[in-house]
Amino acid sequence: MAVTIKQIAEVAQVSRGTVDRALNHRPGVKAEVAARVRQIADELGYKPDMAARSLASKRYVRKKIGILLCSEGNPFFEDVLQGINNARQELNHLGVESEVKSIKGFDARAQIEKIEEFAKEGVNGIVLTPVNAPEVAEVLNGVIAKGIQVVTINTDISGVKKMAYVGCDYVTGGCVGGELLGMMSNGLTEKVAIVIGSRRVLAQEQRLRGIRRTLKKDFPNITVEAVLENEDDDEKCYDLVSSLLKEKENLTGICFAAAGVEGGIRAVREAGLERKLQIVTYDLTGVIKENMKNGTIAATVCQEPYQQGYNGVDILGKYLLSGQKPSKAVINTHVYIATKYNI
Amino acid sequence: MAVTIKQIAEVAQVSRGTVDRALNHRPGVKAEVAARVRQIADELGYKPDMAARSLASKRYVRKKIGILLCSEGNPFFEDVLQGINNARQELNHLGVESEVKSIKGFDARAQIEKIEEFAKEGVNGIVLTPVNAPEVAEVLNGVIAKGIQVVTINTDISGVKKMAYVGCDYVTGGCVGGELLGMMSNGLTEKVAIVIGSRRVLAQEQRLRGIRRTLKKDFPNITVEAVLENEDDDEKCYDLVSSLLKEKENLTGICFAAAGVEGGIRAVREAGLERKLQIVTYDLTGVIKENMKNGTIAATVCQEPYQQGYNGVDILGKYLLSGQKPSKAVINTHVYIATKYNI
DNA sequence: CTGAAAGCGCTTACAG
DNA sequence: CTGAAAGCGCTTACAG
Repeated sequence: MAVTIKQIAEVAQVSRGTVDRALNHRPGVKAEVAARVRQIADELGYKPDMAARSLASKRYVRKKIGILLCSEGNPFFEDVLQGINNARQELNHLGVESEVKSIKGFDARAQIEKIEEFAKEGVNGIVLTPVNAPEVAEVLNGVIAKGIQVVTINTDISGVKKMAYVGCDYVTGGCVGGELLGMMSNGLTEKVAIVIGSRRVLAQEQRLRGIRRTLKKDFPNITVEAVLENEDDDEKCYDLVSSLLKEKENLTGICFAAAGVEGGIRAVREAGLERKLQIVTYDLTGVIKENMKNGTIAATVCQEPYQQGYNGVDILGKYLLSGQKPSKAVINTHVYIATKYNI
Repeated sequence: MAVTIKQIAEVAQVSRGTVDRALNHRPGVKAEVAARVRQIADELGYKPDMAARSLASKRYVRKKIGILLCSEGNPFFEDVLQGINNARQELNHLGVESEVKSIKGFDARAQIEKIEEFAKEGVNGIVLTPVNAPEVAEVLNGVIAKGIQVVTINTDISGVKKMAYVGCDYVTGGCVGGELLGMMSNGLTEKVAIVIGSRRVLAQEQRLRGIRRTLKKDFPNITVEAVLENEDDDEKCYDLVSSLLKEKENLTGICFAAAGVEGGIRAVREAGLERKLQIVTYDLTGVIKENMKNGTIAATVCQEPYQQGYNGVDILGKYLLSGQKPSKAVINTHVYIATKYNI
């Protein structure tokens, strides 16, 4: 059997209440006593029983987590939300409540508003996909100063003293996309275009950098003919790709590194090039699955959206329950390649 | 707050003990009472509190799980074991003990011996990588008849009334490997060889089938020049590949679909072909990582070994704790592609 | 600063 | 067949 607080109390000749206070660094214990108790706990190899802890805590405070996503109308977030909801359910059993709010697009003002709503509701922590803007950073640092913990998921923000970021390394994601283009070239001379949402978004910029770096370093036979910015919009993407295909007749591949894939694929299909162009995308939405199955998209680079949602919420919940922060502040989700056979 | 046993007891006008007995199908409750209690629990949306349950159970029986792997000297199982150990630790906290035994290779006799040891030790369930042999199936069905639950991981066995199998679909894994070869061909005429361990191993046979099916269906430009069986042995693999490369000078790629990769790569390197052949492997061992980094291996097909270990043990533990079987008897782990940038 | 005690939700030996 | 009660390991309001 595992070591319990009761055994520590016996060895240390104090009450179980005092052991609890000492071990959890709660106020009201003489420093020497606290030190002795902790020493004994250490020697005995004490590990708190989370089940008992959460059960006991149920009588008193209920912790609450606010979750804020830029997910409205973005199918990528379906899997993220699934992970979030599973973590929420488990935490709810352990006595941690939660609420999800969402906004459309990466709108700093709308995001700040929601953050302040959460603060007013008295949440103990916030999990969010931050808009990478200084105003947002300022507001987040404000709530952190009030003792509200912050965890970022999927995309990060600079200048914020957050507890953790859970998401992929976008440069790595870019490298993998570049490598896919390279692998598919089989050493032949190729001409490709890269479609991103916007260079203003850090993750997009990093992804683009990764793609270019890998092509340059490992696949000099491939040249990047164009980099288009579609603002994550299907119609804009359709227009851009349509023009591109007229302009560059000898194009051999396109890498869609952002949303708007549906529009882009439509343009490719109208040009009758769906079997001739090598197409690589990012993530695994319904449109992408469909077009992998019919052979239009060769492969897609994924980033474990479910894990981003699940782990982000879980980390914050566990911290609220146990005071234990994750061992690393950056938790990278895996980047991996999917094809029609393994979606 | 969630619904508790106490609330159900109040509504049903019985004691909490009776509610517990009814809900968990324990003996000693009049059938009508039990039915009414369950009905009420259902209506109220009752979900048992696992934390409280495990805490309470601690006073009484301790459950025990036996874990049996064919992992001796096989680096693939390192990640599986990591998952197993994490699940073990969590379950230990919830009052479920466990023990790991391992054997070398897929030796039916050795495996049967260990299974019987576990049975004698009085385990409540066994998680194992079964040797797919009728003798083993018979022994497993014997322990299952005694009330010991069985979960298979990584590889399955036919004719056994097991609770679940956690592992990849090997045909799918084969398809993905075939698709990789295809993608890399860029439509050119290619000649490849496939190296497997043995056709006698079901998983190997399935993987081979997947590779061939995909090549035939989607990439008629690729012909399979040879299928070699290396018995998962590095030296045998070295010899086979060495001869192969002398014989077939126009080979363009090799797919290593089993262990023995180190020997095979050595042969490729001695022939000076490490930059010319497209090489695809399975799983992510140290040797494979190394050779992806240096560009010898283009990509590898992975199957989530950590999850296989973690989920296999977790499912059995949760069943022992709650009586709840997994919703599906076959839990497929994802098949995905890794390259040097995302290992 | 410290201890004694209640109680979180559940399970089971015991008594009837 | 059923109920009353103890206790799993922990936390905290209360009393001193």
